[in-house]
Amino acid sequence: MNTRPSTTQQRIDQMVAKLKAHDCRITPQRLAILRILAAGEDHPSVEMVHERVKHEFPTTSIATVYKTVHLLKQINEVVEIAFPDWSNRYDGGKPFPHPHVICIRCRKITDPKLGFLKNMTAQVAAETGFDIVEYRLDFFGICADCKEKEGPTKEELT
Amino acid sequence: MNTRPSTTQQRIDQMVAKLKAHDCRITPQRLAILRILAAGEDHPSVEMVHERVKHEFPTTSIATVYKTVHLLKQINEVVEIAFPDWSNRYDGGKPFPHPHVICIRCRKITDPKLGFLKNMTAQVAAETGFDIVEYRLDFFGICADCKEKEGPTKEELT
DNA sequence: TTGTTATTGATAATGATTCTCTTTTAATAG
DNA sequence: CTATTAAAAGAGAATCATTATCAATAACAA
Repeated sequence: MNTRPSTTQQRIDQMVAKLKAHDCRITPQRLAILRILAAGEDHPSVEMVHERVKHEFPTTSIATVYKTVHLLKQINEVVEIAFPDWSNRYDGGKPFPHPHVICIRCRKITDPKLGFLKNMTAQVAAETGFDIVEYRLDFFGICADCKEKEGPTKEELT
Repeated sequence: MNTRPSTTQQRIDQMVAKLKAHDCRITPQRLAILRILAAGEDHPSVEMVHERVKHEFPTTSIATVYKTVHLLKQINEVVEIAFPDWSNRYDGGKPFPHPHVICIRCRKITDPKLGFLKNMTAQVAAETGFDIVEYRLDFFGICADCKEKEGPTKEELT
C-alpha cells in the first residue's frame, strides 16, 4: 500500500518527517516512543511501550504514550492490531496493512511472508463493489515454541 | 473449518443441539437470541440483538444477551467481529472463520465469496510453523451505496 | 410435581482508552 | 540568547463496552 521495508533509523526519520509535516513537535518522550515503535519486531502494547519509555524518562505518563500512538495511527505511521480481550498491539515497522500470525498462548505476533495474497484487495473490490481502503488479516494459532513446550494441542478454542 | 451454509431454521436447530450437548438450558430469551443470530445476514451488535429481543420479551436484560453471545462464542456457534472503536458484531449464520467486507461509513457488514482464499490457513501453517486454529480477514472500505450517496472518496482514512 | 441448578435481571465492577485541565516546553522570531 | 505562544506532558477523572455478582426465577430430569 506504500513504502518498502527499511531500517529502523529510516523508519524513525520517516515518522519524524511525517509528524513535522503535520506541525507536530518532536519531544524527547515522543522520540523515545517512535524509536520503540519503529523497531517493529515485537508489536508492543501501549503498556509495553510505556514500560520501556520509562527507562529513559521515568516521569512519562501512559497518557502520553496513548496520545502519541493515537496520533501516529491518524497519520498512518503505525498499524494497530486490536483485540477484544487483550490490549491493542502496534506495529510501526511496516505502516501499511499486512498479515499477522498471533500465538494465542504466548501472544507473540510475527509478520509472515505470504506471496499468495498479491492483489487480494483488488479482487475483493471487483467482487463486492467496495472501494477497499484497508484490510486486516490475522491468523491465530500456537507457535512452534509453545507447541514444543506443552505438547499436542488442537481445539485450543473449543 | 466445518459445516456448509444452511437455512436459518437448520442453524437454529444446530445451535440448540450444541447448547443441549453442553448441558445448557433453552430459555425463551435464549431461543429468541438464537433466532436473531442464526439469520446472520446483518451481523448485529449485542445492543442491536437486545433491541430486537425486547420486542418479544420486554424485560430482557442486556446482560442476558451478553451472556448468551459469550456462550455461543465459547462453543463456536457464533463468529465475533471485534472492533477497537465500535461495538463488536456477531455472525451466527456461518459459525466458522470467513472474510467480511465492512463499510466504514454505514458500518454494513457483508460476506463476500472469495474463492481464491482456499487453503490459505494451510499455506500459512506451512510457512510459519504455527498450528493455525482460526483466522480473521476483514476488508474495510466504502460500499457501493455510500459511494453513490456522497460522491468520490479515496483516502477516507488519511 | 418437586428438587436441583442453570439462568435471569439489575446493578456494580472492570479495564483499556480517552478526556480534561494545569503546567511545562519545543519551536520560532526578534 | 530570550521571549512568545501554542502544542505537549502529566495526573487523574470520565467513558463505555463488557464482565462479574447475587438474589430471585424457571428449565428440566426424576
